[in-house]
Amino acid sequence: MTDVAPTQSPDRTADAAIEIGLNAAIVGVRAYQPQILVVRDGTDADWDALPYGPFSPQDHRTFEIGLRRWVQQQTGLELGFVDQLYTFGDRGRHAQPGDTGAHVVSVGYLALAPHGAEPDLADAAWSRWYAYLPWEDWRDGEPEVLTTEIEPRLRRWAAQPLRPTEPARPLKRDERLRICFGFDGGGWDEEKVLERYELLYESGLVAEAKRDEREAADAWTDLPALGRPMQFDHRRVLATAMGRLRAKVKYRPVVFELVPEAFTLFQLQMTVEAIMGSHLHKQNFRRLVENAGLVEATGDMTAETGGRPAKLFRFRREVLLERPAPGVRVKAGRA
Amino acid sequence: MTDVAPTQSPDRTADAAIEIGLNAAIVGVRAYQPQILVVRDGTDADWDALPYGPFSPQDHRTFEIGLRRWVQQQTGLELGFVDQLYTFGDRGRHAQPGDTGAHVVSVGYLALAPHGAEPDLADAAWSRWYAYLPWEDWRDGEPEVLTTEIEPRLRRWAAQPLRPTEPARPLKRDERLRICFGFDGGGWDEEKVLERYELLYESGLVAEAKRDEREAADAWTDLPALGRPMQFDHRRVLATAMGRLRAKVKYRPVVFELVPEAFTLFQLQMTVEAIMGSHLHKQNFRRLVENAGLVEATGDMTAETGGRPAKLFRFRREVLLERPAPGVRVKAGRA
DNA sequence: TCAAAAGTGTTATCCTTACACCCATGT
DNA sequence: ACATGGGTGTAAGGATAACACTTTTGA
Repeated sequence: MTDVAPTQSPDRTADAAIEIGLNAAIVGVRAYQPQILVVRDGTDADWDALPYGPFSPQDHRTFEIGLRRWVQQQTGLELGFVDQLYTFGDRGRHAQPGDTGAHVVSVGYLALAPHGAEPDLADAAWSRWYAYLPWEDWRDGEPEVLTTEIEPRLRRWAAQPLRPTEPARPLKRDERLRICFGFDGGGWDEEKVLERYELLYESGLVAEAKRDEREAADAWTDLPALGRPMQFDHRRVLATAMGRLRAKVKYRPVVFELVPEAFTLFQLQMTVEAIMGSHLHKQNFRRLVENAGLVEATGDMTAETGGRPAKLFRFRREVLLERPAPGVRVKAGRA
Repeated sequence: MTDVAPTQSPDRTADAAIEIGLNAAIVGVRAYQPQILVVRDGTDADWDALPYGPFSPQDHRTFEIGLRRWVQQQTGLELGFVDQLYTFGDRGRHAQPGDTGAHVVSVGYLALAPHGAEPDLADAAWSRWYAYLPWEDWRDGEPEVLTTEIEPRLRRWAAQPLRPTEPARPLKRDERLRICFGFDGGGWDEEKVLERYELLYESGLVAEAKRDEREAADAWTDLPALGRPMQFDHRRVLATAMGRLRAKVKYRPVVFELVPEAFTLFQLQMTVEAIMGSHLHKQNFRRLVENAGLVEATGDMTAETGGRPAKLFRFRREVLLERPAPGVRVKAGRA
């Protein structure tokens, strides 16, 4: 075991250049549409990219401090909640035609921009996150792209024989479709965003699969417009971020960073719906957040929402001391 | 924004050596005691270390493949469930007296060793994980170390004024104690393993804090034996792994990797209790796993458990297709 | 006979889900 | 008048937690 002894220098890392970068999926909500901060620099077929920053250990003590710093410096945004998502180290994830083979490890982060915050930057801008993953927005019913494009193509893919190079999996293709996309009465789980994206990638239905010259891509289907693609594996990072945020909303009071200081319950509900991508039962939502102790009335009212004037509420901080995992425990899917 | 444009080479990473390593918290259960695979190489005051392997991009396509490979080669263990935990990049985390300042980023993993698997290796061995985090085992009631050592010292720490260099936090020290350790009727949340370890580190009560020469350490208290320390930040990785596994058990059928192919419900329960560190209500546990559809009777019986012979069960794979998040949804804390 | 573990049955309570219905405002 | 959102009440059903009690084995 001398080879894995921790005091040994891991010298095998020296024979290839390794770079470490930070990728941030910065999320805000404007007009009840979740937005993601993207960079458009005109290269790479105009595909958008997530903000990318180098990690420089001598400047910043931790990843998170470094991330907050460069986001602040480059965009003026003061981030709220920040959460490490995943570290992506796949060989060739930054591979480009004619590349030298330098290997980049990137640490993906989810970050929330406080309500109302605007980036002051020319080539970075908010962009609707459902533009990249349109099958995730069920607020106007089942997304059309799912029934017209995704379902028939995925069913064809499931009917195809496995490629010989394909690794053995515990589940068959059609079982995976049932679990991830809810085909055949499987039910839609709004948290499985990453699993869905990866299945679309694996089946070659997503533009990035063709770009990466995967065996499956384009061999058996022409590519429809399944969401706007992104550079590198940034759409995978975005999918990870969306899944994580949807899960987190249920047991941490993170929504309140995406909402003004004072809000009506309906505004709060629409913000949650924007994130979850589905509608919630109004009365149950109100009871839920109220007797979970998440909010308290400010005493003020507002008439700006149309209809009867509404009470304004604020986040009730004391809930952090009262419950181990305070959050909006919604079961998505109601109307 | 040119500085953060993704197509630019992140050249600021070049001016310090960066190494990437993989750290694995490999968990098995023997005789209803969770075990962790540790390396003892005699250096560094005989502190144990987690198995550590270099990441070599040209040998392995992904982190996980690389991890499985070197664990297999070095220990003969064929890992089951593998989950990325967190990427630790703190400056100085590998700092040693007289160090050159090389910076190591380590990607921490949780891995499960299938039931019965034994490492065939001289200087790596199973070691009880509660030896490192003894306050996490409530199976014999509240751990003594909590009442005799931890609680009084943490209360003294909470009463001390904040150090001037300390960053502002949303919660006061005594509020954090209530949340993490359940003081003053806060209740014990078995998933907050990492939060508890980090609080002990921050308050200087853990040997690693003194080693790292934190300001707080030893300035106001002498160190008791608060669990066995580990090299580098490996105990933090272990705490992360324990918290993650405790959470995961509830919504993924991971326990079944730690249990023989056929098992009695009581054996399953004791395995879950070993992980959660607390006792469960027997009848409710049985009903829970049975009508969650997690198990099915094999038809056989065993008399080896003492007492009345018990039915043997096996994991019911079909549950993966039936429920979005199948797991042992226990609420810990019952007797 | 007793201890230990396997099982069965029941009850009270809470939470979720789903309906039904009324209130206040702007157009 | 009516559309829109605000707000209250309640009833059915299911899941959970906590008890009590019987059965079958080995020592």
